[in-house]
Amino acid sequence: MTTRKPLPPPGTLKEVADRSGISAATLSRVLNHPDLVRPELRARAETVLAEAGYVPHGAARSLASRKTRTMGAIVPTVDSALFAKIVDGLQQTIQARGYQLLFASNNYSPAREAAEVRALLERGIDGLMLVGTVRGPEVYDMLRQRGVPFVTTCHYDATAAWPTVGWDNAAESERIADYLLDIGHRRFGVIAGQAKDNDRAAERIAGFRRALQKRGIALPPERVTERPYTVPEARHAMAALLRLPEPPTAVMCGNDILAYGALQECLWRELRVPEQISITGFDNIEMAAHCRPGITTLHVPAFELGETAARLLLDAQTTAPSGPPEHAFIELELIVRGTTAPPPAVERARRARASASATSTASTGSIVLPHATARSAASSTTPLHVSARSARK
Amino acid sequence: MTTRKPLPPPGTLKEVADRSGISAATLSRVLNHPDLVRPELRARAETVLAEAGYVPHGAARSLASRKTRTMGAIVPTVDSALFAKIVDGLQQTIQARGYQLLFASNNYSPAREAAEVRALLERGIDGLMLVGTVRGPEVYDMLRQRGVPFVTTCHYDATAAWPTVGWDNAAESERIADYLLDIGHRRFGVIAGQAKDNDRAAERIAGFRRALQKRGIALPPERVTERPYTVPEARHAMAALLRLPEPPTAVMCGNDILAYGALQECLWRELRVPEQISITGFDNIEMAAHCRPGITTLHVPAFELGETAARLLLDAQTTAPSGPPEHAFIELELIVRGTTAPPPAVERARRARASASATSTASTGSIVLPHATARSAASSTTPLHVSARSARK
DNA sequence: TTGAAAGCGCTAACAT
DNA sequence: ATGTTAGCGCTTTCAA
Repeated sequence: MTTRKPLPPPGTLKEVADRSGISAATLSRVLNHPDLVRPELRARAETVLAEAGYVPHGAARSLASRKTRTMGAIVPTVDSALFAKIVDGLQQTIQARGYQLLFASNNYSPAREAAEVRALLERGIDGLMLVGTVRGPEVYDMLRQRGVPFVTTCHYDATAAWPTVGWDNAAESERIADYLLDIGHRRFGVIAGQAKDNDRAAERIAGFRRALQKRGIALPPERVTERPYTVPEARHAMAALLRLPEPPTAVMCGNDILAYGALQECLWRELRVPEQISITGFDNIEMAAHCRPGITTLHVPAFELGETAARLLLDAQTTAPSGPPEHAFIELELIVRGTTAPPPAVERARRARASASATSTASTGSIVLPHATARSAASSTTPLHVSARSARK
Repeated sequence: MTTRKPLPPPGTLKEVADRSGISAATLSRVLNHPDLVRPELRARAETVLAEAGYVPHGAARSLASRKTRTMGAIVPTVDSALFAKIVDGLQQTIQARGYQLLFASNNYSPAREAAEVRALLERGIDGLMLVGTVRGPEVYDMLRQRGVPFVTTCHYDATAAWPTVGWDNAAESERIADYLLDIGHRRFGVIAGQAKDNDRAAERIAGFRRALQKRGIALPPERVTERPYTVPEARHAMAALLRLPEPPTAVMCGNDILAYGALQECLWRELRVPEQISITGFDNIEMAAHCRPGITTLHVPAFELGETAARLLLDAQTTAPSGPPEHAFIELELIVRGTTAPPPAVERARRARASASATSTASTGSIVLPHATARSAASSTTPLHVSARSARK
């Protein structure tokens, strides 16, 4: 009740200096380069500062030192399990090193992103994390002009003049196609993200198509749709695919949200997944492991990606830009769960063969995986003890 | 190739002034108070500034003007659909008004929060959004000393000396209890969030218990567990409840993630939900509508909460703190979906009565809702056309 | 209405 | 090792 409004205003370094008899310069040194001050004086200065409850003035500090101890991050949206985790990883890592995070999102608009870069640059940042590749050269010019280190994420480009941290979306998408082809699928559908202004979505479509072409399989336009990353949109898309005269036996979705929506639509229509139709996702958000059936997807280590981006940015603070940029290639893991299986025809044939031969071991779910990194189907479904492991983070 | 490194360094206002013959003071006025400058000169100044590609220096600006055009937000975690949406709403709203967002998370640690408040204050913010009530008075002191307006969210306290935007967690939890009691449940379990350092979790337990007490029903300790907000934790908790000699017929969960985990555990054990056991959530994150069965929960308008917090903070920039703080009370809506129904015994009795009487209309899911705001069960489950509506945002 | 000049609070050369 | 001093780039009195 008594300590209400009349708290003293925050004191300045100079005030503390005058009151204590220690110069502002020394006080400043104690704060910024403690090793330059004799231990005894340093100790006294620290006491004085603490007793005064001194809080530095960031703007003054930045103006004089040309550093802000602030990193920027711009993502399409934070309302996404993937980007939220990336931001989380970035934020925790820089915070541990005394940096704050200036954050912005733009809902996949390059124009808004450009404005945000400008705004953050103006506000002052020592480094910046961006997502993807869709932006004009003026953005990179602004960054270079101000000399602010930056990384682009969720893609990998060893030829880029700046650090990238991510993976090859087209190649990863090819892996999904190859896996589906290997287990016997020949008629595919695609529910992708909106490729305009989203290089990841575009690359994933392109990679999938390329893999099919290599095996001489067509992907006609009516089997490819682009949708916002929402469950209802995916349901509509899946409904449309199922309305085709010859519906696909496998549907590749641009991410796990779309896959989840596609799955729900199938279940709602009482299609059996994966017996009648297979579905794949991308990202391995938590829901992909916990829904029923679990979604076959590629695991993106999002938190670690954020950490890596932070590390590159932090390193750039001390190291002069010598030599080529450091790129971080992130391995994705194909996680096979319950939404994928051989198509009905192949499965029928297999069953026929099996009953004809003597060996009637009912190995219902065993699948040949094309890549060494793929986990087995058994280790990633929903029994309790396995789910628990995935929460170790 | 040519425009590589040698981009000119960013120019200062003074340089532009010297080059153009317009004084720095006037240029500054054009930027900050355009109406104080004669239109002709203003036009010329704007041209000059644009041609120079002038970008203001935020730190210098803040130092001179004592404003940062930056808001702070500190939440427990951004890896949560709820807080992500809140941050999104806040960020979009302040960005539209030319403000940037300094963002931090602390994983429910008040100590880390205090450090973050200090760090943000130091970096310079014009306003701050916090979550909940668990923090020491020194945090409020820092804020008041620096004169930085702030709001606390996700709770409502009309007696607080600063603005709050949220709801009464205990009262809302009572609503859930009343609803479950009204449809006939008498034996309850609770899977709550960890109440230590989380006032929302604590209040929800307290409210639930209070509602039961009012009807003379006990809630013994072995039926209440506190868990981190993860699916596997909730599954363990539900497994433990089901192991009790007399398992609950209804389980209130601290949020939708816990409810989802509890639900999955039941389904995994082939318990029928809601016929054999009822489950409720809190928040109404998207998954609650899209899983099967849909989760009965309270709808928290998270994006709007963020917008409201932003509005209060923005208002505080211009208005002097006159009179009592403005509080925003947020109405939550009880959304009844497929995870709740009368308990087995009550249902059996109802069936018996129904078959005894002549009227055999099989009204399987119709429930008397205790509150006017509750939606009907029919309007919030998973058929496609309804799901689409919920994505209108 | 415009310009000159005085800081905003701090850091980093420069002296000592 | 410590103190003195000159800015950092801008906004805002204050005069004209």
